[in-house]
Amino acid sequence: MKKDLNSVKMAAGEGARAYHHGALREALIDAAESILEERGVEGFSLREAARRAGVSPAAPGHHFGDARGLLTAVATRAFRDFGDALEAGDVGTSRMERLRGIGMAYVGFALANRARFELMWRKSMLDREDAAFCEAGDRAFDILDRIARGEGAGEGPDLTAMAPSIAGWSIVHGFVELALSGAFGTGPEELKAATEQLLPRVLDHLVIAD
Amino acid sequence: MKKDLNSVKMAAGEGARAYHHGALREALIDAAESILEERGVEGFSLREAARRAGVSPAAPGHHFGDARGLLTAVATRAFRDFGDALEAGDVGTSRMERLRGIGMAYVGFALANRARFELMWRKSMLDREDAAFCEAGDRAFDILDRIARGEGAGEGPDLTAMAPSIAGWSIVHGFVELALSGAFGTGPEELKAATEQLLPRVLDHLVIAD
DNA sequence: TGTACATCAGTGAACGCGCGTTCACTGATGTAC
DNA sequence: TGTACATCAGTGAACGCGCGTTCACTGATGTAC
Repeated sequence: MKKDLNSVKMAAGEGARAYHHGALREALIDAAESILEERGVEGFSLREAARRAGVSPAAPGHHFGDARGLLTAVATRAFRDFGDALEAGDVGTSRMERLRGIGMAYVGFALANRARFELMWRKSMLDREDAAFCEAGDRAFDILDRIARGEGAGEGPDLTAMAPSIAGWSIVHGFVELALSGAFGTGPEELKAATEQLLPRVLDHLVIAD
Repeated sequence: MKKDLNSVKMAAGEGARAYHHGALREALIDAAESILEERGVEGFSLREAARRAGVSPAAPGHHFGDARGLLTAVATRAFRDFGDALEAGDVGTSRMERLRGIGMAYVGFALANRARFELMWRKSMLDREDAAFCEAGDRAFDILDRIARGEGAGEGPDLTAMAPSIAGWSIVHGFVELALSGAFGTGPEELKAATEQLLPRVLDHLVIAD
């Protein structure tokens, strides 16, 4: 398997323009992210991703099958980053404090990664059966769930045990969606104010037994 | 203005196939709704709407300018229906009871009108400056806001006064978005269970002073 | 170490598609005199 | 009451566009002997 080493080295070389790209898979994901950032979810196209990766329009098919495959890979990476952000926000001692920290991180990530965040939930554009995607998504929820559930609670879908996690998830997710669709204004400074001043007060109305 | 009366009568006549449609504006909105229902927001096209209304592809332009105009009209009607649904759910005496009723109505409307509900928040597809659209949207929020705010509170964007409304709005909106993106399962019976059993317990974690 | 060959990764031209929009037009309606 | 005419609402053919996908292909890589 020295293929990978060679290829990556080649791709890293200055403008090598090799016939074999070497790291096309990653390059296509990067390209797709840059498209999402610039044009939003609706503006994505497979051809444009190929164009940005400097490759023919048929090339992505070898790695991802179709557009859905590439977008699923993008969403998977986004969910991993999202999980990392949530974990980084998990500070504080009491359960409520930790949930608040995660909530702030949730909103922060979404506003800083708008298009990727939107994509994560656009199920019609993704392959929801994809194993890596499911794993990345489950992890993000588990971070919330572990804290919001009582320590003694089981793992199963017990409604009473699930309710606190879902409540916390719902309130931050709803806040984000409203913010992204412009309910609190569209300018960046308005979004900042909403996050820093309004959100903490909103979270005051969420109550989880300690 | 007997034009309208004549035209509507003609349109209502059995297969009159008049050169002038008579009620094309409404017919196009109906057509657009049926497309949304069948194909979702992504599946909409202006040509298809014209086709379903039995009219040439150029005809919608006379009434709506472009696709955005037609979709904005659809979203406006949807917001009006949504407001009606929220008002119908506003039963109960205490403030918390009323909020719960509205919350259930919020989720019920969204799940029963999935594509229209999604469209309502797709700001990139709508003309958010449109007066009728803004009015219909504001009304829906005001229903929530009137109840969640303290009686003595002013009208301005006082953060403390707004927080309860935004908290209630966020939690139901988030719940709906998660449900629609399949977080609680995709089958209709799973969604029903989530609404009827999970949602009330989720709302238990929302606290608004009485 | 050298050579033959299978496999992999990418090419680039071509396909058919549905889209939004433009265009000169025409048929029906409403109004002024 | 009748007639001329302006305006309105819709036609349908045509435009150019970017899209996803297919196709026969070719250049590079890795492996077996």
